Amino acid sequence: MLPANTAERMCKLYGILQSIGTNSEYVSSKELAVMMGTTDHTIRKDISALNIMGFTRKGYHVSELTATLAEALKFSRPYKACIVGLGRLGTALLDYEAFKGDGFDIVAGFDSNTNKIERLRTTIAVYHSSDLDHVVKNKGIEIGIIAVPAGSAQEVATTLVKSGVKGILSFSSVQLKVPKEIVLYSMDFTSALRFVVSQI
Amino acid sequence: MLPANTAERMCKLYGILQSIGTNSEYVSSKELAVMMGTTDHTIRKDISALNIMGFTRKGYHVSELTATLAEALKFSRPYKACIVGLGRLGTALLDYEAFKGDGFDIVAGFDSNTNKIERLRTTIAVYHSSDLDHVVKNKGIEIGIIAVPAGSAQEVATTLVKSGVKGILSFSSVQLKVPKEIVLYSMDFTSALRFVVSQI
DNA sequence: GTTTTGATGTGAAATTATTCACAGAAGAAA
DNA sequence: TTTCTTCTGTGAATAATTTCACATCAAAAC
Repeated sequence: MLPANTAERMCKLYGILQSIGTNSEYVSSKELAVMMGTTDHTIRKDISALNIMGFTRKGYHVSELTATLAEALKFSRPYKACIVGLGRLGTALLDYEAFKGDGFDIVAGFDSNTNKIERLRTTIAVYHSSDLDHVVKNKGIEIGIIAVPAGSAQEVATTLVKSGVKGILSFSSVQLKVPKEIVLYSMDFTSALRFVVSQI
Repeated sequence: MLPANTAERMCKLYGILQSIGTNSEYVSSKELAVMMGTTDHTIRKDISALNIMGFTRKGYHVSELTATLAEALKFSRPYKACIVGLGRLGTALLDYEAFKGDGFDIVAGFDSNTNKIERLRTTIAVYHSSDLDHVVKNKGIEIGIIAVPAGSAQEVATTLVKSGVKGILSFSSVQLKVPKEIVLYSMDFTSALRFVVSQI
């Protein structure tokens, strides 16, 4: 497997390549470095982990690089995901532009508040949390996005794992315990904000 | 300065210590490791960068460790922050529980849509984006949180920097260009989701 | 009082990640 | 054609980070 940091950078690179689209046929490591906020060394080193060749004085073939990256990062097919917790953050994610269309299918939302479920207007099906297990299994959802309050995050994570989810993106500040074969990535706003302060 | 990774972990550690509060007087590296999702080695190594001593067979004195961390991470005073972009994500952040009360003062919100500003119900003052520069300077805001669409993120960042902000937390997927003395931390949901997929 | 146990603290080793340096390739220019 | 220039590719050097191992300590148990 790709080194973790390389993979993380490549996920960002993938987004950048998509935004380049067909606007240019080639892109150099130097140009990519600017768009990525790294150095051209890093770009080339990262790409060297792929089985791909750039062209002298031209750079990399955008569509070829995109396709190779997609394969390396397993984006070759769309993944079904769900969002658990439809508070402000959860609903923000529900219609987050960037999630749409490309690589991910947000196929369900869950909340424990029945009123909230009824009030919500969205094109995505929403369910009560008690249906989590059932719906995840039925729809073959592979990724769970956790946007519930800290108190219920672990419970949700456990249910998601039991229902067959393979990866979890958590916005909760609590450390979730999941089996080691489950991919877990946490984004904690408060920690991030603290980090900014600490680096000032 | 603390190594970057250490600082990042410590920001999380700080939150955990706060949640322990006065529930227990001491906490061991092993216990912290579980709560952090790392190893006790790492915890001890990180703490060893501080000028603090644990107690044999007891662990670290919670309140002492908290205070020392707060100093090392510069949390000794609250920081004024603002949120630019009051779409779903921005408003979610506006009343994000965890930001409240502790270490941060979200003192302003900005949006370029006048109607939205008028409709919003919040205890935090909201302004039109054209007042960004003025308000940031006047209130002495040091941290900017960017939650605007990709297209305007760079412009907002530039304005924030010009207005005297020292740190930026960005939720935009575009790479922002800021002077190197400005602290920049980016959280990109789409990249994160992609990363989860890539690690499955 | 002595032994056992369960902690810390830290130098050293191992691992991982980044940066560098430069050979090689080929488009562009002369 | 020949030279100049600008790009890649990668092994090597460096740097950063994590992991380990174990000396040391003091509370707890006996």
